[in-house]
Amino acid sequence: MSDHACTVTLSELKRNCSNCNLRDLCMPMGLSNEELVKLDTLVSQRRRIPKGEGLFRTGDDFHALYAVKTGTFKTRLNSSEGAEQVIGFQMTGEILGLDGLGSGAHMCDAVALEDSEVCIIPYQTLDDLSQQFHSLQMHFHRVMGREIVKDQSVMLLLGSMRAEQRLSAFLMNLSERQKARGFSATSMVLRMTREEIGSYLGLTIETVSRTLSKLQKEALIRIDQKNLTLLKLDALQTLATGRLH
Amino acid sequence: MSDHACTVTLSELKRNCSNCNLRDLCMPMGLSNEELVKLDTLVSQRRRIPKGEGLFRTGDDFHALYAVKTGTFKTRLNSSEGAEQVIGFQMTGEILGLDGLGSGAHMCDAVALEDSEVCIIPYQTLDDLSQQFHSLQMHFHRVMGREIVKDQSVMLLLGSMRAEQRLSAFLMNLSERQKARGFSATSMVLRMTREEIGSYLGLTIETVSRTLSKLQKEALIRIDQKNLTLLKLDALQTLATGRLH
DNA sequence: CGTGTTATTGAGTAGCATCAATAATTGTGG
DNA sequence: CCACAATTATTGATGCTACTCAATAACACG
Repeated sequence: MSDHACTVTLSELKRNCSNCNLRDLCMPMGLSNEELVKLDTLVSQRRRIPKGEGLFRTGDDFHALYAVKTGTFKTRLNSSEGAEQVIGFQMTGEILGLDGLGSGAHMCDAVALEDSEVCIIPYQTLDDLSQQFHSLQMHFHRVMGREIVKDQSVMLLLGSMRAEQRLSAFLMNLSERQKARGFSATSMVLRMTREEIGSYLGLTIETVSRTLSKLQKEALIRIDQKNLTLLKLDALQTLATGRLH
Repeated sequence: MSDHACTVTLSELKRNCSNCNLRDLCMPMGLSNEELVKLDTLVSQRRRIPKGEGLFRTGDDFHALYAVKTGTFKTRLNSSEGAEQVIGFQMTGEILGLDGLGSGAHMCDAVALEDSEVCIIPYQTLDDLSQQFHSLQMHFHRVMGREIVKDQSVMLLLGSMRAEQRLSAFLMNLSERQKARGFSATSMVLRMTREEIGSYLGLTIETVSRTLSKLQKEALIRIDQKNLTLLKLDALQTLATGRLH
């Protein structure tokens, strides 16, 4: 049974939300089985993005949302001065492209941090189906609501935390998201560079590196290149929730 | 014609979105007149909030959005440590409460900075009407999309700007919003304290005060208590869009 | 295997926080 | 309406955090 020998039927089944192993995390979360089957008409296409390439760029017309099927992305804002800032990391099951809803054009770049695949959710279709299925509309609203709350918690981090707290909060957040996906909460591979972490956390690459080294010296984590182990979750959590002042 | 002598009919008319002088800024923006009339059934109630009092608090059940009819609000996040951070200022025509969409409970406090009034938009009704009127659904999505983009631009500010840039960007943002409401773009009254500005911008009250004094010394603004005049919009804009590094 | 990218670590410094004192303003009750 | 208290704002002195610059090391990729 080579890849190509698989029947079209099986391949099509695998495309569908109702059979997707991410359905508890992704768009269809909370929908009934019956609704899921209807939803399958929504997500009909996928797209592969090689590492380093973009899914969409600032200014691109908005016509679809994307659910990360495999891989990891970063989103970044380009300032007028040419500088850029990472504003989010998206992993399996998370939604990309909500930034385009406001104006009809994407307001950030989305770049794959590893070879990745996304499910394409055409906005027109989502819109139509939301009209028909109230639960889908509700769910879509919840997704957007969570995005808003997530961004606001990053504002809290950037506005009132020290470097060590920012890093701890970041690592704990990664841990929780890994755990929610059935992976280890204590051991993971960082898909982003120190520079990208720094950009996201409002720190320089040197501060990120130094702070990680410090956390390692304090035996809270073990970091070897991209391989991260969280040794004391409770201590990290304490650091992460502590505030400035 | 005293206030009370006005007919009930006129008073009721005034309540409605179709006659609201904010309709170009607020929820119904972009809807046709016909749709507006239908929308009037959505916003049936108002609520007055005296200065310093809350519209909703963290943990409150979410069952409505609020459009600021008159006045100004701040929203703030309370951290686990009891510290709080301002995450937004809402003025006339802007929507409050989107943070509750994700979980069904509000995730921040909304507090009036002056005696204010809001139009209550029951979420259930909005939901139902969105099902019926596609343009309302589209518009609601745009409102949420703009909220996301707005939050992300604050992340950019907090992550990569110096104090002087943050203040400049903040003042320019206020100016633009004033202008969009038909008020002067160069002269305004700050409804928030220096401490609230500092909390929002991730700065201490002392730094806010010093930086405002500095901008005044450089003749870019004139600040006397809460009375602010922007003297050189272009220079402020240059400061605001410049980046760190 | 060499080259470009990414990461670590050190030394010095800028920017902002902290602490502190004072001034101005707002609100309150007599 | 005034006096007092509480809040808010300004300004100065000092210290710490994280940035900048720099040198080196480790790694990834062709």
